[in-house]
Amino acid sequence: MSGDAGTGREEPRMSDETTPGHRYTAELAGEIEARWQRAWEDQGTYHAPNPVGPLRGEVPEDKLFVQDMFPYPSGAGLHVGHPLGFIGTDVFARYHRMTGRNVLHTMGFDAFGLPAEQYAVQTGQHPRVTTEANIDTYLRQIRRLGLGHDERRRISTIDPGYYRWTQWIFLQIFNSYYDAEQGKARPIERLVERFASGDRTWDGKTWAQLSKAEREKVLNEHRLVYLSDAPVNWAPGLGTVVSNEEVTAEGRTERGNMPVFRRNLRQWMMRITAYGDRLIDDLDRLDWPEKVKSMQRNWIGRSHGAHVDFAVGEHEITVFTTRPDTLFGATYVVLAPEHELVEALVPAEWPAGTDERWTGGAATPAEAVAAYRRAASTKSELERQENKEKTGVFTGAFAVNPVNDERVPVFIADYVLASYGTGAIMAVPAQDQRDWDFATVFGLPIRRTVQPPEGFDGEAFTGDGPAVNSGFLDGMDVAEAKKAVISWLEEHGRGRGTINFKLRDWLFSRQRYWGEPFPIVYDEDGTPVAVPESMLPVELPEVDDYSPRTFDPEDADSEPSPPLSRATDWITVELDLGDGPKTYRRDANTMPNWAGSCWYQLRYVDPTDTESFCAPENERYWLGPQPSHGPGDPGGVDLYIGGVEHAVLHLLYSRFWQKVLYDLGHVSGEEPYRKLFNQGYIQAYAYVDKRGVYVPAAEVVERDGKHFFGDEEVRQEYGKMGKSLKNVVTPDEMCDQYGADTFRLYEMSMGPMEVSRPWATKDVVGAQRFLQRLWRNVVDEETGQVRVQDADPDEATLRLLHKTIAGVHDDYANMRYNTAGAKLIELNNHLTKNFPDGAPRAVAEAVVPMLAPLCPHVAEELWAKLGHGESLAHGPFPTADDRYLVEDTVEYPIQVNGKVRARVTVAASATQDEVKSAALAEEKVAALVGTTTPRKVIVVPGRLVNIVL
RNA sequence: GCCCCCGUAGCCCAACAGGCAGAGGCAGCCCCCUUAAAAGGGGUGGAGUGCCGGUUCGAAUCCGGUCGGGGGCACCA
Repeated sequence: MSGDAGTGREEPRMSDETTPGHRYTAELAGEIEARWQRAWEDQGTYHAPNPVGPLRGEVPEDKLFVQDMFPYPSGAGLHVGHPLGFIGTDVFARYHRMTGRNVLHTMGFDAFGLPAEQYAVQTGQHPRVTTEANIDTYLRQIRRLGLGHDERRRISTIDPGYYRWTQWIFLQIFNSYYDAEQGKARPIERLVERFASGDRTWDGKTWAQLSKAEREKVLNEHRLVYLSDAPVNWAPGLGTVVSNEEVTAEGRTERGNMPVFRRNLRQWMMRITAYGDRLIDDLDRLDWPEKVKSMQRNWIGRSHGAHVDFAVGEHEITVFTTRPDTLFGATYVVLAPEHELVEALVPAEWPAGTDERWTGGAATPAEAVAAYRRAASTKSELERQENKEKTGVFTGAFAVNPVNDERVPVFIADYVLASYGTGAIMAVPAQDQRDWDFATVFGLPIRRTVQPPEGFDGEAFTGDGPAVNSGFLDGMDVAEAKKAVISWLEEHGRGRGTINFKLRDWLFSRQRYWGEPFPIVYDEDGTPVAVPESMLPVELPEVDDYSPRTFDPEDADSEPSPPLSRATDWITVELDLGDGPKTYRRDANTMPNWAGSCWYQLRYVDPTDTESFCAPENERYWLGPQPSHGPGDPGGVDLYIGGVEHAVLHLLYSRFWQKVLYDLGHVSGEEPYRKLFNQGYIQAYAYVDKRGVYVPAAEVVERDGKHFFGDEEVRQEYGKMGKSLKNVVTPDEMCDQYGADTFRLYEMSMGPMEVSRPWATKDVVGAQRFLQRLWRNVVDEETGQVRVQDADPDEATLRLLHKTIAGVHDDYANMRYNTAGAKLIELNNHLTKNFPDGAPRAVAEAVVPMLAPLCPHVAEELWAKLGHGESLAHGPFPTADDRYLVEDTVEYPIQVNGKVRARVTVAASATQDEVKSAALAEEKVAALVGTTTPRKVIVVPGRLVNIVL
């Protein structure tokens, strides 16, 4: 960790001569916390038993699996924002553990990744060394917080015992194909059997006639992991390729903000697109925030439409459209500049009478096209997006509209994206604004095929309406016309209905050192061969230089050179893979950072299993579908908490792997995370002086609404907590100054879990005062003796107690920790006021367990002081007695014309009529009503009476 | 440009399903303990819910508009 945390600020508050010796100070809290943390660890208090295997034990039917998003062990250590979610899951887990459920809660590390590698490049230290040191620091920091983790289940993605199984899953995916008929993944052998027994041929050869390399080439087209030469995102500045999901809207890398270029490179791809439908459809079965679901739907981007074939001479352009109903209004066709057909279409001369605006000033179509393509290829993604003015050139070719045999010009233009649909569109300017804009620039005809409503004065009309100028479609609405034209196209062999996805296959290789090696070798033909399971894991070799070759970030023509390719002893290997010892070449790429987090919930369940990645019995118990969640339950972690930033990356990849494993019969759940919850962020103020330099936020004081650093006024900013902003507050400091329980309580009291809020160290004391008062109600500060009273509490206290119990149950179960805390404070304030000589034992013995999920250490300590030998971790948690929840009498506010004028108390059993008469009889009300008859009297049972005059 | 979320006391936040605007904390103020101090104790004032309009007997809550803040998507055919 950064060595500066916890230094230089306020010293922990030490008790001096005048502080009572047994007051609940930070010092005492620290002592109690360390002691209980040790006791929990020694006794394995949070060990959750498994049905089978090394962690086997008695398993109650009622289980709960709570998971935090996989942390990356950063070298900077934790600030107070990081543990918010961890504490939230811990409170939830503790509450449910106390009510008797078998609760699985632990934490491991997603420890491969760029920062450790970059640090290694700088220092020459092995990334494993720095990563492991970071993990130690991280563990020490979270241990102080009293998180009830099953520490037997700690895992780390960089552990060969872990990545062995990451590689194993990779091989499962590699050895599968997607059977479109069955709608699921199946072993590749099934496909081989089909090919071998069928009469299909490849270039005239039957399966039996194909060479091994040729067969492998065919299978590569079907495997769920395959080698591709398609354009990928190459970031020369990072020396690696990255996935679509890792590229920002500005066309730069999410990590490092480096420019990205499209390059054809041979890379591993995962066929996630095969799962597009299921990834979208199954969102409906998940208890996730709508926001995240809609982000995933958006990313997958399913749209229903049609492919339509336009003949161009002997060639055919297939366009994708979501509006086949407007086909009669297609007045030109546009190809993306990169479209493979472009060159084949271009004639030698401009056709006679070609509009000057179409030629780009070039003498021949070939020149115009070449110039335009060159210009488009040098534009960055950002430039393409920023400039929304339509550009393009005519190819010189004409296509034939299949429905009306009309000749329409073919253009290339960069407003058509090569990577979406077929990279070609039919342009219908009357019904699409982009096409309208282009048509206007180039003077192309615009023909309405959907009648806009009367008075419509816009340009393109995209709404519903009757078809016009559309032959056999005339009069139909959009939906009808779509159906009709698709059947016409299918009948005439000119097109077909289709579903298109925005989602692309997942680029799965990186040219890095610090990641999982691929369990793949290449034979003398360059054919990839899976490393047998028995030889896993393929371990990372030692190298001298951890860095990939990086380049000038703008050098689009550079070539990736992964660090592993330089490990010459490792890269060449002699293996016997069944046909005798032969020399193979290893794959020099590593897997992306997301690989390890795609399946870690499965390993939490069975962390030490050496026979399988997770025993089926354990998987079914912790992660399988639950009857209590009704039919169609997809299974998964019961509560998964983390930030919203993983909405598409991790959460999409993880769902994909889960579905493959499900199809292959390795897991019983179709989804990895049944319920997802996004916690808010803790943000902080930062202060900038006149020079624009950040000053230490802890030393800034506020006077009259202005902020000063020393004598200088500074400007306040609000945002992230970070070293460079000089506003970091660490959990270590908070534990030193207040104790972990106070810190936990404060974080949970700041507001609901999902809300982002500003950190305010000065407010933490409120949580500490509460714990001190509670402590004092149970323990004599001078002697340390328990001072609870044995006499029975009075009726009012019992009523408040049981109301609190009922409320706190509800709050914990619904993650409303802020209101749970408030209810406990309210009850404690009542005790302080009414029982100056100590709380009644019966009440204290209920309050302490109710506090335990939020503040486990002090609760354990008080529970022990009250004479209990057993830890509170597994309960008891008090239950509310209904007797005290029903009131004998009810006080009704009486409104006259909506304003509260009086109150009246009646028996809780009073009928509405009785309440009404009691209200009307009340003197102030009677005076207001006078002799008139109220127009209306509304009695809301249990709440109020409103008299309308 | 399109879509989503949020505006309650000086600050962070409560208010079940439309029913008395305040549970809790910080800060403030008063008092007590103390030689003194407070991260000790006790007590206490304070907002009509960003703004405008509508529905309703009744609106923080529902609807429409508007302002402010945050987020997502952005030539996806």
